[in-house]
Amino acid sequence: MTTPDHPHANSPDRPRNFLEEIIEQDNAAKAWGTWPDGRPRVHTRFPPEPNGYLHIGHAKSICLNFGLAKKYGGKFNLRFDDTNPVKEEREYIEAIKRDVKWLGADWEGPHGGGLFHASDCFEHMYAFAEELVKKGKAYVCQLSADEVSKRRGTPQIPATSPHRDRPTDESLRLLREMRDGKHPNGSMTLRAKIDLASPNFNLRDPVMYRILHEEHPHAGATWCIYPMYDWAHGFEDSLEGITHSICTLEFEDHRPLYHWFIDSVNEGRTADGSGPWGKRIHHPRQIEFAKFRPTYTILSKRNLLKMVEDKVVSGWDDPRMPTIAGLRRRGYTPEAIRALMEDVGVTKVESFIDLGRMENAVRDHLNKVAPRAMCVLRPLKVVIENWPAGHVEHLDFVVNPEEQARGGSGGTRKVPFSGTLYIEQEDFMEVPAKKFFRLAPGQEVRLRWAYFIKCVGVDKDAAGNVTQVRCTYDPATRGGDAPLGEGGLPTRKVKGTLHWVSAAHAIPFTARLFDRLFTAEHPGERTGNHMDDLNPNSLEVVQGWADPALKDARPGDKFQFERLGYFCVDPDSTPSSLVFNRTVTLKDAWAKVAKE
RNA sequence: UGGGGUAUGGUGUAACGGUAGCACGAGUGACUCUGACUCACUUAGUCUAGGUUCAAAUCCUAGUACCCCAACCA
Repeated sequence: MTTPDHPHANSPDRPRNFLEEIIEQDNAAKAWGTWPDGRPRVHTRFPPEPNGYLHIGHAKSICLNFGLAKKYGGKFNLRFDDTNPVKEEREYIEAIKRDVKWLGADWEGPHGGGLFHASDCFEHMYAFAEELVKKGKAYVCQLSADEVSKRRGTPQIPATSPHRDRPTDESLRLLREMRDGKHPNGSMTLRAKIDLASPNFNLRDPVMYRILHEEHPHAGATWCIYPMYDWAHGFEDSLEGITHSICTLEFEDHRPLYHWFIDSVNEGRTADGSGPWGKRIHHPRQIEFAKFRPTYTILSKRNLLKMVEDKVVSGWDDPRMPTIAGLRRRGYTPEAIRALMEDVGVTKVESFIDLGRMENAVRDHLNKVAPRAMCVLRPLKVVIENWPAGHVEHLDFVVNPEEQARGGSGGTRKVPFSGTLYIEQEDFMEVPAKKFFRLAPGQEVRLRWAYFIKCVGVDKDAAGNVTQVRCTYDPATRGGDAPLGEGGLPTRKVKGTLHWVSAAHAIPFTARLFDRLFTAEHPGERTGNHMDDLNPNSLEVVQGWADPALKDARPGDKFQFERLGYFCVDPDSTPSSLVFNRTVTLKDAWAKVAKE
């Protein structure tokens, strides 16, 4: 290879995105020190607020943060950013842990740095707050939220607060009274003394603590003042030794604040701890990236919560929901989600991801791993007229042809065949359309792994609907292969291969067929209300007939129903009443042809 | 109006002054006991206008468009 003009050109292991570039530069400079084994330190975290379920957008952050820790031999923390007890609940904490672990971001594994709660360092943070008051960098303000808002100013006009120059002794006394519960909610706040005229409104003396007489899901009743995000977050990162604090774009404006708080605490502190304020604290680096936003989807937790509360969906884990729990129930796999995130990459460009790419990602993975089965969703009865009455044969069925194609065995099992079958309604046309090479009067097709059959007649009800199709089979095609003629070549070809079940052996099952929750690419864009774009037909339930081998399928098991799609056993399923969710259909070239 | 960001085929992404590449989609064809998978080919792009340079997606200047920010949310 020729010498590249820049260090990473054409190199196969060059950084794959701007985050990796930053990390590799930092690593080269040993900017964050080293682990005991001498490797440069990389420590990331995923810091959800437990105020709802995690969704596909969070999955990007999880994959990113854990992936970086793994790639660079670092650590990954799961941290609950639980600074607002008003919105947070235990249920969410448990759900988040389940989802993060399911995605493979194991905070307890070889790349795990552990599980943390912001609330576990409230005491420490409070000490920092008193320190800032003593340093003259924070004050207690008795303006109401409303008044603060009114005095916020404009880009040209500075904000004001009458309490800004309150003596530090008095602020300290009031802060302690706040902590001791001597004041009601909203009566006062601790504010950072930064710059009331800053064009960045985040710097106009932001609130550090507010009074909230509220039980905390993790800390219990110990506190009645709670830190705001900006004040808390940097210290959570600092105390955990995070090197790269990765967050989304809307926090870019907050980065100066992130630095201000840590710098202010560090002011007067020294590397060795000598001096009045002690040792300097760790100062991580905040980096922002663009969110993952799929089309035809909403992701705001507030709106997702509302759909749950309004019973528009069955719950946070409704298979139509973009939540991780919903995707899991739908039949998505962690591998598929990780591959998807790898595929879309990381940048600072705000973009939309075609929902189809999510579907492709699952198809791709499930195609490789899902065992096949033949099931009929909308049955049409087929009677084989020349089949010996009462006769049953057990034919070989390849469980995973993909594995076979890759050189594996694929595995086989037996599937029962008899004289009365069900096929898919859409696989028969009395008057066949152009290029329709499935079953039609006089037309021959293959029943997969079984026999060639030819349609010889149709029975109808009084209304003229087809009730059953009469066929004959060719005994010489047993197994599904045409008999060989001269030179070992097949004597004839059939274009169509249909899936089928034996009516007497098939087991009934319920299939839930999902469509996107919203009909608009950007829900709410038209009217301002995403509910106006709700898809009224996002769930269809059908009763079908399943391959008898599926009788022992357990919740979470995944299959490809051949020619139909990928299906996953729902938790509602029982041995006596099977319920399958359709994860995604197979690509359907015929559907395109048929539309013309 | 102030501050902070971002602009490359339909979509997502690469390029770090030197051949605009990859993936997905779409189209065509091959293969096929899943109209799936796989394979081949095709398609189509640097926000605009100037400038610097032998050479600009990349550097400079001026515009334009879009996103975020005036919670005691995160």
